[in-house]
Amino acid sequence: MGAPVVSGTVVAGRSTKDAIRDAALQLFSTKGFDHSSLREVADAVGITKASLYYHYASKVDLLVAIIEPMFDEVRTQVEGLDEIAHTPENVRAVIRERLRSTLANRKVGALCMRDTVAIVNALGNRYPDLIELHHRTCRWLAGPHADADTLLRATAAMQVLSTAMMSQEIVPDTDIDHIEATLLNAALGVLYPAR
Amino acid sequence: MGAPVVSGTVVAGRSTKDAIRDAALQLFSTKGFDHSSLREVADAVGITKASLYYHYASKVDLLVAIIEPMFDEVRTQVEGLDEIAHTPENVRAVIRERLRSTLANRKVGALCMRDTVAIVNALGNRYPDLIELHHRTCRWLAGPHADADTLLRATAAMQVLSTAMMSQEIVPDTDIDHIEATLLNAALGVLYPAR
DNA sequence: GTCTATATACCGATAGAC
DNA sequence: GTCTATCGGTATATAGAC
Repeated sequence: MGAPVVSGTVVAGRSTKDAIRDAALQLFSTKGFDHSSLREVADAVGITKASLYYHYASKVDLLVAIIEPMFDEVRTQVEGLDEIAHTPENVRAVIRERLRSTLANRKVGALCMRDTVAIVNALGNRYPDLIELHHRTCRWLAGPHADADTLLRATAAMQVLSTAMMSQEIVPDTDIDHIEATLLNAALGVLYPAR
Repeated sequence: MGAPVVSGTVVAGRSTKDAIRDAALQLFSTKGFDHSSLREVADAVGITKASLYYHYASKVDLLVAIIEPMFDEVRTQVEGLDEIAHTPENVRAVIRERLRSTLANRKVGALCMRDTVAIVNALGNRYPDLIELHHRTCRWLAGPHADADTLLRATAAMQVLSTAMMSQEIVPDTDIDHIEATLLNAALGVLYPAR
């Protein structure tokens, strides 16, 4: 909206590019990726669609800007698993680390969880190994030479972690460390059943 | 494609209407609801888009035909919860029943899970209490006068059950009764933590 | 960097012949 | 019940002035 600009940064502290990304995340989260138009995103920011194209080359580029930081974080974590021995303490540490980044990126995570098909379709072959990264995490959690039952429980444990993305809606007045502790224990309980 | 028809039923045993529903489920599951066109559905069946409209009044009507049976099943289960005492045996029975219908409807369930935003948007106000039904289930599982921690664990337990929808991909050679037993115990473990 | 105006394409849905 | 043809709407994306 013609705000004063110094080398690409709005004086207020947030660039137009960032404002577009934030508005798009909000819109994609509520209406879905396919059902959100770039005109709506531009309206939310207070610019026109044509101006938006100055900052992002395409709708998919905008989506990538939103989710790439989280994907990179997950990728780094998963690729590091190869060097971590599968001990009970390390399993606990790995789950805790994933839980922390899930909580930190919960808004983007919820978008990916609730609009998976549309996003996967839009990204096409840009992240061909994304699902494989998730499977690798499950396989690492299950441990070497795990049987089918253990692999199923490892997948269920990962599902428990995804509860973190909805935690603000479910228990809004609970502090984040407590949520982390509860879900960590729950996931470990699924992975190592008492009975 | 002009197959002989007796009172709405193709002689082969499956009506065109059913074929459209099945093709749509397949297409919606892979490409998402918004990104799937009725032209593609019609092409998969071998008819034109106009013929499809003879069987279903709108794209949303087609979606409803796919998901309504599962929704009705869930609704019946949740509305019956009011009359069930919250005892450990009943909690186990309720989880088992939900697990069974989740497994029975896993293809439709996976569609709803992976394309939530688009489907909720398309349905609009047709099922205004759908999310509330899920919350009621979580609250019943947590029990009367439950604290925030228990409610969070009840939600996580429901997430464990959703693993059933992916079970065929994760452990394809495991029989369904074993999957049911494993996930039932996992969900109970989350709800009643040992530590 | 932002604008107006537009090219191009596909969508859901309908009309009407057969 | 299925078809061809088309309407009205909206989407992404671009051209070019300022």
